Amino acid sequence: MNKGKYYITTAIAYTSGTPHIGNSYEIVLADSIARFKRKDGYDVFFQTGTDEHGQKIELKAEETGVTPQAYVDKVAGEIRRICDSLDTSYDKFIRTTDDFHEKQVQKIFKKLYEQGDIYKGAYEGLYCTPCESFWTESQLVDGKCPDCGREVKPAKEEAYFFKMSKYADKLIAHINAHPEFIQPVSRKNEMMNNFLLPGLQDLCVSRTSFKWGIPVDFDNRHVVYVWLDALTNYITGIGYEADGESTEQYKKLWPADLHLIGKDIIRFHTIYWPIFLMALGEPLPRQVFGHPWLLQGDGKMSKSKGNVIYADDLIRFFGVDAVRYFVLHEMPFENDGVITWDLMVERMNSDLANTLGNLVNRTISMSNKYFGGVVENKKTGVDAGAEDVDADLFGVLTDTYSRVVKKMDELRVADAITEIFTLFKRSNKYIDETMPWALAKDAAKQDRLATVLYNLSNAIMAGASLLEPFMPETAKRISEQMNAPLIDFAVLEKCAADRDMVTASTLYPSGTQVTQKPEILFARQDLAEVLEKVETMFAERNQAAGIAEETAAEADAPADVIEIEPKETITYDLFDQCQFQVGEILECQEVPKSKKLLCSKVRVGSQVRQILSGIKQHYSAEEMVGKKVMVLVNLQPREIAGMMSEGMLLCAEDAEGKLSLMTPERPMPAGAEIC
RNA sequence: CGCGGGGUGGAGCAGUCUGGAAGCUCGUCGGGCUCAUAACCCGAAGGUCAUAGGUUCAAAUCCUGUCCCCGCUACCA
Repeated sequence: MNKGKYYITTAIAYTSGTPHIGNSYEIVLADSIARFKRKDGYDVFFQTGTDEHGQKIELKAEETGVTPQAYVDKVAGEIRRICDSLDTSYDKFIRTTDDFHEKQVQKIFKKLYEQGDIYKGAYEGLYCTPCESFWTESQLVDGKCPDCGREVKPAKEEAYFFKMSKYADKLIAHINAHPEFIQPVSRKNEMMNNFLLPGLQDLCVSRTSFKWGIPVDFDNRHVVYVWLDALTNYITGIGYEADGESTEQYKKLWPADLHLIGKDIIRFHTIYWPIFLMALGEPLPRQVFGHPWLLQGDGKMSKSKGNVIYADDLIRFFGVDAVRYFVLHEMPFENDGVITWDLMVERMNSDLANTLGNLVNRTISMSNKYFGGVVENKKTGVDAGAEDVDADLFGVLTDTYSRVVKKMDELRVADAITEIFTLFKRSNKYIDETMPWALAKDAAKQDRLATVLYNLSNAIMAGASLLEPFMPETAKRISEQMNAPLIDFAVLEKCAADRDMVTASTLYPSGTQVTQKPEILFARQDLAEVLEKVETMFAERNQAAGIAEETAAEADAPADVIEIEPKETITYDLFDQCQFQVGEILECQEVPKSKKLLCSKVRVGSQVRQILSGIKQHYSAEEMVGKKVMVLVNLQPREIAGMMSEGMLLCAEDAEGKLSLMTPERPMPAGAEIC
């Protein structure tokens, strides 16, 4: 049975570093949906991949002393390995450095340019060669580079822009007409109110400040800037052709049914991407789901703290399916989820070991104990009371399929899994209700006993079959131990649709011989032991990484050592160009409408400057007044949030992003030079 | 008044649209059972549903005010 095509994608991962479990969550979520749809009769195509261009990668490669290509080859390989280790069933893994992709991006860029959607604009201003930065006239300080203070040369540095406003009305209409387009719906309002309704700014789609990107073929000083490069993977990966016939595959698959992305890039997927597609004359994806984040609960995940959890670690400790179960189950639909070792162990023990693993184990054990492993359905009807219990079990079993499908259609994967576990819980209850051990003692009730065990086996197989998309390995292991194939969704669907409890109660082949020695599916874990192993692991890792041991050992205590990325050595001259002085804060106010900014009036010598700082979350306006602080005074003034800022207050920042103003250790007059 | 989401037993959530006995998972305590991975099943304790008013026979649910949290605001020089 074919219910039609289903094209699902994840965001492509940026290859600037190894992803942690929070980043890996998305691929598992996408995989469970892909597997589910596949098993449910859809012709699924599941694409994921890596985003490999950009300045950040160029710099990283340089630091590492390899070419950008070598760098991304390594990281992309690593990312792909992690996807594989999580048992994900993607059909295509695209890399933005793939030939076909680069070629199409160039064509797309050219096409949009030729039809007037992309135009060449220019920053009006000046270029600082050493900084490789472009400045507008208004940004300069005394006619010099605001970054380094050196001379800038007039350069008509140009950039290409995409005319976003042209398609805005059409997009607004589309979003209003398709309320399901942006998921969760609360995100729709954010996009509408913050971007679409106030009016879209044109988007810069090329850069000249770095080289590691796809060159604009008719103007090769430019490389295509991130979004036009990255987003288009969704069509180039399946054979889109910008100036000719796209492939049959493309015609079949596009538009995508679901773009699964993190909530941080919703804007790009629900505004810029649809507009690009409109400009290309292609239909829009059916749905974009901006999923929440999986955060580490016990202290913020940070490399400097050395407590980052990777998928590899979790898999080693708990096994792939337990990890898949955890991230899928623990992630609600709208709010961020939390991962800690405690929670992981709790889920593992209570759901996987106790409810599911133990159910399978006790059922198989009883079949072996009472009937030499042969499971036979001998409907007797002897025990009228017992029949009600059976009917209730079959009722739950019959309904589970449709309940799960409903949740999956709403992308509520965690809830879908809960539905399946409801069946397992019901099965455990069924054992207590029927008391097989009591039946075993009564020679007259052997047939009833056989039927009870059959009914249980039947329910387990139905549950395992539904569980397969989420925990493929576990489903397979149950199937092997029960010695029967997993049940096709089409069968379950039919039972659910017709409420056919008779068929639903005879899915498992009667007379099957189960395994003689059932394997433990999930072993219970001891929390203390796990935590101890975790600590050892982090300690070793941090030692290897050269991070001070006490930092890792006492992750809860404030770290007194912190590592940051080293910058290049500079000359004294360069340092000398920066002018630091002591400033006294005369008054300070919160900037209305801003969450982060404080606006201070700072006396430096005889002048009073207005300086904006993003420290509202760390200092109140009142406590700022009277402080003597370190000010970078010859910094290019700049307008922030509609107000001018003339200088910068210097702060120290710790691993958690907490800020502390730099103040002179002994009393100093406002204006004293810091050198 | 920039826009939006939220505040429900120890923890995490559902219920709010369509008012009508406060529910689920985990944890805690008590009991049952013994097939099983000290597992499983049953029961109990624990919430004035953020807060103050209003509408109603009846409010977690509808209306108004207040407090707090979160996301977004293309702005942490």
